[in-house]
Amino acid sequence: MPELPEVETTLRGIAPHLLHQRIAGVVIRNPRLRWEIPGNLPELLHGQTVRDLQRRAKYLLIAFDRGTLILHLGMSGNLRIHPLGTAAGKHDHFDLLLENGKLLRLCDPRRFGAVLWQAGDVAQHPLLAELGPEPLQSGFDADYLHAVTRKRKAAIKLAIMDSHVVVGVGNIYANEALFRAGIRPQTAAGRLSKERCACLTAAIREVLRAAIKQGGSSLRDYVDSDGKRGYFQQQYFVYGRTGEACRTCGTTIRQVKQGQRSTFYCPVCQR
DNA sequence: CTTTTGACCTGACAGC
DNA sequence: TGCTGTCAGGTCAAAA
Repeated sequence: MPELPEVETTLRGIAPHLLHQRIAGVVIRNPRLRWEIPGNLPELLHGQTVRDLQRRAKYLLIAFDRGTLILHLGMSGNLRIHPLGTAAGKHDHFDLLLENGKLLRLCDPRRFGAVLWQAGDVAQHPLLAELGPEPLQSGFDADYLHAVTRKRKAAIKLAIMDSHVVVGVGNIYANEALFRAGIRPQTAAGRLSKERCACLTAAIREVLRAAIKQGGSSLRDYVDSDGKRGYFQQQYFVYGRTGEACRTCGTTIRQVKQGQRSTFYCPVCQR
């Protein structure tokens, strides 16, 4: 589920239900996510009011007066709004109960997600403090990417998926952005010219923006009912298209492994 | 410092 | 039907 566009869509979907609401209760059914959910969350949050919601990388940040709840969806998580009292399913591990008669529910079958608490400045949390720039903000440009990759011999695809380089670029959009930029994923990061860095940063922005736009159209579905519809309607150029014809030149799309993840590319369009 | 590998989990699916 | 192996949208932490 959760590439950056889906996290952003989730944020936009849940925010109106949560903002300015007071917490009526917290339910922890299974605390064993990637890190254990803090057992004192119910005491910490009870009666507190949601002041702000933001996204940083793929983390959702729900700010209260005394600290911030940090949520991550991992590989398989989703957040939905339900009426209070809605029966929980097998993988519904965590609920935030609200005074407006709704609840926010985290469902995460693989339990790679996270629910954490940071008192004070959330940017100081160890998971957030060392992160690279947001791909959709001004700090991520050709000069930056060129400078930060100079000493890297690793493949450019691995570099753009490294959260110290830039956050929020997951496997789908790393593949799609490299196709759009016409860059072979195996290219050593340090050998990319500044012009190609400009191409790639632009491609990453465009691919993410387009996906957010599409996700936005299915936003109501995603949060209120069965979500995802619309997300999978996206047409990918290379992701998951092994053996199929390149939409641009007709060449067969290839699949290789990089860092234990699947990479898809067109050997003609991407050099 | 960079790079690689293992680890955390469940579910879906292919093949025998 | 049931077993085994592979794969999946993430990313940290430790080892090399």
